[in-house]
Amino acid sequence: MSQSVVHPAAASKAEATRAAIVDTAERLFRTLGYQKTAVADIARELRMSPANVYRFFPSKAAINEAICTRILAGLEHLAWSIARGPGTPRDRLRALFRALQEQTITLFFQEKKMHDMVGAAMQEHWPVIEAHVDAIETAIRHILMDGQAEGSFARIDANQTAKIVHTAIVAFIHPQVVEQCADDDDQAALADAMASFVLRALRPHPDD
Amino acid sequence: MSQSVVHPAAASKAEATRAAIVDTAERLFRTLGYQKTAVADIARELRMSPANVYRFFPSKAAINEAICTRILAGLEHLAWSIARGPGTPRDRLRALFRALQEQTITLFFQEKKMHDMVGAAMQEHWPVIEAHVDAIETAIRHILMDGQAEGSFARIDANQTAKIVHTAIVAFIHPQVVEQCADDDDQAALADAMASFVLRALRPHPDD
DNA sequence: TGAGTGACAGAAATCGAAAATCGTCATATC
DNA sequence: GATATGACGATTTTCGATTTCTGTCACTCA
Repeated sequence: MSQSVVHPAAASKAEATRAAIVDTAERLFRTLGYQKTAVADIARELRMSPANVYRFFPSKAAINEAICTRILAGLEHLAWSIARGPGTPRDRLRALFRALQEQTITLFFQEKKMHDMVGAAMQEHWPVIEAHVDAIETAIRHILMDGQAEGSFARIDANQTAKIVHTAIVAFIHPQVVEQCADDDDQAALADAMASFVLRALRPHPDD
Repeated sequence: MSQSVVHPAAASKAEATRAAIVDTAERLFRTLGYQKTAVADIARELRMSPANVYRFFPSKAAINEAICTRILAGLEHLAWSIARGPGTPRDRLRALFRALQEQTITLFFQEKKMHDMVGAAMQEHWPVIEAHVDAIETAIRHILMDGQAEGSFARIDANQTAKIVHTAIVAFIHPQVVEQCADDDDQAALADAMASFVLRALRPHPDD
């Protein structure tokens, strides 16, 4: 049972076509929204038939997933760079909250169609969301463990605490909640106050 | 400019009719949902014309608001009774989180139509929601101040902290979020862990 | 043989007309 | 005068017909 041998030039042609599909989809999703963009629209822009798109993606849902993955990847990279960046763990945690809150509200205000798609992804449990939650909690856990290593955070279970911390900031990062509070001018300040509060919980205590 | 003199018997007849409208609306909302229940449906059950309903409520939205107020009043009374009840402030806060989480998920599983209405009320900023948020934060603040008075909670700003604590539990009490996580068996445990975490933040610290 | 497509069935979305709903007001009744 | 309603216009929702979309497959072509 040998695997089929893919010609290198063909593979790179297929990759280019796949990338073109993703790029086109992303552009159309930004303007029309993912629901209003048909696979035929994507194909038309690329001067190919819709059936050809299905040679690269098993379904339209897979295209949606790919675009949503792109959006969230930006956020995950930002979170990870903050988590591993300079500064004390305390400062990093605060910066992380601020960045997550800011990116979420910015997506809502500046890319409503993408914001709506991420919201739907969460609501409908698209696979990319579970990965996203993992990535954010990994970033939080990394900061927690750094804080524990340097003695500024209590030595409590880092896995569970990352999950709790993530849960505590749902109000600032969950698309539908953020949309509902979008008119409040003080969300950024509240996120910062939440960071201070969480840092109170994290610091070592004589009774620990 | 004398105020109109309302006959006592007439006032009590009007109150009874108003109450009958509310009771009927509540019953129909539970089975049909608030959107599918027409004012004419309510009137028909009471053998009156729809125009008569408008003598008691200025709009259908006002009826929706009245029913939503009833639901949330139950939750607010529960919160308040826990806040003022027996037990240490620490135990009370934990009991409050548990009760709020449990009531929210129960409403979803057992009264889906009512749950949906509360969710819409939050999303659309019905006036009753602001009052509800105030009531919950008042209950939290009461516990915080009791804890501060007895020395088990740090002396930090009780108003702001009540708001932060409330925000930290949005994941357990916000209808749309709760609905999205309804399949997770460990939400109750996570709410309890959140209580422990919040209590860590609240306890006095030598550096305070 | 790999790349690409036209044709197609079943499902979902859209459309425009009809029906229902909301809220108001003139009127009726006790 | 207080209580109640029929009639009505504007708006919203529903419904069945039509169109569009998703995904598949047999087929073509270089």
